[in-house]
Amino acid sequence: MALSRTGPVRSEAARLAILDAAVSLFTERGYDHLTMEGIARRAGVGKQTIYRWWPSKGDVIAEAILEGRLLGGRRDLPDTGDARADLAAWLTDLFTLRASPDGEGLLRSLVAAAAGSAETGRRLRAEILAAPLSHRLSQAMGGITGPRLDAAADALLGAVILRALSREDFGQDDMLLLVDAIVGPAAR
Amino acid sequence: MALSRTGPVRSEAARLAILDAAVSLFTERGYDHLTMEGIARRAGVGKQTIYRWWPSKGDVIAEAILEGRLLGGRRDLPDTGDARADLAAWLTDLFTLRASPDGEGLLRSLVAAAAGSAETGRRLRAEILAAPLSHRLSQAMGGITGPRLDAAADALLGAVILRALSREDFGQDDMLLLVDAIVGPAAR
Amino acid sequence: MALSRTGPVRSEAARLAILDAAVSLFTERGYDHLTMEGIARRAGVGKQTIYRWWPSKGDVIAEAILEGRLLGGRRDLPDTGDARADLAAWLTDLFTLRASPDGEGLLRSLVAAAAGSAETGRRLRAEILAAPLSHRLSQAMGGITGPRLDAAADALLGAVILRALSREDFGQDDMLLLVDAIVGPAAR
Amino acid sequence: MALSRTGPVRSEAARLAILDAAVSLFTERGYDHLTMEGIARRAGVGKQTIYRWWPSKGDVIAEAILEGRLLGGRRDLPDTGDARADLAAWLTDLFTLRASPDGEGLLRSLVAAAAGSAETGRRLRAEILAAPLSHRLSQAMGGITGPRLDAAADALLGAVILRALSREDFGQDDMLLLVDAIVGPAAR
DNA sequence: TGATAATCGAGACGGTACGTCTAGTCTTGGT
DNA sequence: ACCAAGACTAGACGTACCGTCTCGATTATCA
Repeated sequence: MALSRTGPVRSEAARLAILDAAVSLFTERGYDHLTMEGIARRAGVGKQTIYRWWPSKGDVIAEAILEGRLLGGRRDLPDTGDARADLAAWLTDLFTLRASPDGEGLLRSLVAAAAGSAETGRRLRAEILAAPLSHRLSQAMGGITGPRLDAAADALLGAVILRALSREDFGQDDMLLLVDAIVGPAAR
Repeated sequence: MALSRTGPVRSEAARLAILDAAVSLFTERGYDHLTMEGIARRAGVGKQTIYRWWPSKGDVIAEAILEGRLLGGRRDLPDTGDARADLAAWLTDLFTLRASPDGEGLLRSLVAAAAGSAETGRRLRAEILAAPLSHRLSQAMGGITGPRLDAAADALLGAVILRALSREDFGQDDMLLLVDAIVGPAAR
Repeated sequence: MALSRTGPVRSEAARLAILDAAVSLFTERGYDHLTMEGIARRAGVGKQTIYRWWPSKGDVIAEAILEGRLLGGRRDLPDTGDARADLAAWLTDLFTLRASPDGEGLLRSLVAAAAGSAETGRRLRAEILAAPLSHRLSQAMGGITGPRLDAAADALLGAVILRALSREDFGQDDMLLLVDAIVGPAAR
Repeated sequence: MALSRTGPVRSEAARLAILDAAVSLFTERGYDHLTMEGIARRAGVGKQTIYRWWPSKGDVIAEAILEGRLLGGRRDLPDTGDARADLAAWLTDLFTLRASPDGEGLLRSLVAAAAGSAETGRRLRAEILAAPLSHRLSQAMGGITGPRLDAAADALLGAVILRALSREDFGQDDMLLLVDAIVGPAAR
């Protein structure tokens, strides 16, 4: 016998309002200033409605990212034919991206989210960033797949993350050097 | 002639008590659960004494790391003659390290600290992890230096950071593959 | 139609716990040692719950007094038929009253509260002390009312306050003289 | 044999700077906002220099008042020949006086000081306010002295204090009524 | 004429309380 | 059962003062 349930079903309007609010607050003030209270206020939603569906602010953000609300089309790499240049451009864009015009680096905020939320961490590598990167990288490296490709993708993305954390400035040239260090040898 | 000031001098005992407290709380509960209030309580110190010398908990931790209180000897790489194996072993150790027996990964906590504190971020790459790594890595790569070496070191360390954030398990073999992806071609 | 609001309603249990705590701390240690933090601790209540309903400790005490928790029956004057003696006895009692067995004078603490809190100041004269006094005083002075009565009541109560502030000792005889100075002439 | 002492003697400059600072801060912000730290800062003096000579801020203020720095000539009553009007005018002035142009009532601040400091309390009645009042009052009441005069003075001054605490407005007419209530009967 | 000792400005120290903010839970009334 | 609203306990935030202490420099008196 199936378990039956009565009452209204989850409100899609509330879900969207919450994700919208979370995204706009994240881009305005960064992950550390993001609060459940603030999301609820801006979304015009009771706090309980958030806690009912997400265990933490990290998971709200994880879902928002997953739906492409934070990075939009930026997850996809350009394809100009020059794989080396495409990769460097994409990495530079990721590195340079600000959450808001005068705000924190978006990548750094993303790392903060990943450090605090298992779900975001999982997705950061598996779906959000590493996955789109992998595809183009595979082409550049002669169609390799498997652990060898994963290592290269992790190395590229990880280096940019580490550099974002270091607060130093890196430009297009540095990224090209980075791409060469990982892709170059295989391409030579 | 410099302006001189008289009066009591900074208490070294208080400084040490604060760093000790910060380190023990960090290893017990991780960076996110670390609080100024908690540090002051455990150190037996007024909160103002912390704020007088450090702007944030991130900077307290940064100083503790800098003095080797968090990583101890682990910052130095082994030297068995087999550079490839040494690097993989060191990375695996870093990846595996727990803050406490049942605790969070120490590397992940370190990344959280770096994401929140500019000072820790700067040092994470410049002094704490990348620097010791660079030396051994240079040997393994035929004595190269400069941006090419930096790129390799960032790639190696960054990959491990990204993998730590992803919460997946990686073992010695994966690290060896990683080392090969970056060092290998040059070493071959 | 009035704007309606839904949601949880103010907790009467919390309100009472706060007033109880405030009163017991006030009588134990006096107004200057009374703290919001201490009230919250003893009441087993979050600080925010106090700040939500009262702007300052003075207003908490004002409400406690208004509900008769601090002076109890002492606000009412005795009626033995001898108005002169009744008034003197009441004033002496007020003057002599300690907040706790070994504590500060309660009247002095009350004055401190009134000096610091507009609400308490207002009520000290209007409701708490002067009002009960006025009634009996009117009888003693041949049923007068209005500004003339107010002046007499203020003079009587004010004199006792001033004497409490002076830390000198005054006894029943002094109070009788005081009553005579204000009521006497009219009663003679 | 007398105990001998060597070393520099108390600095009069420091004493004056402290009293000046205390007075100016008192008149600017009132007794409750007066702090030892603030006095020291404004006076350009070490905190210890204050604590060496005065046990509390109340005692600093008490000394300042005693030297006429707070009330100046206002402690003396006018003498126009009309004692009744002189008394009312003096009381009104006392009641109306602001600590600063836009500040708290000075009398209320004085009462706060008296409630908190035994020394100030003692002097408020004995020397500062009641004493000057007594002289003129004695004339107005036919030269009486002793407890009867004290009662009248306490009643007059006390009434004004109580009214200041109540935050209500009282004008010249009210004060005249008050004077009549206490002086009048005897003068009739 | 030193040595001695109390003074001074400055400010670090261990604490307590401030008033605000957020976490996560619970309660109410409405849909 | 869900929702918006928001009160509840709990506790951290960063700041302001408390009263004590330590520091080095500066006087005065006494040996």
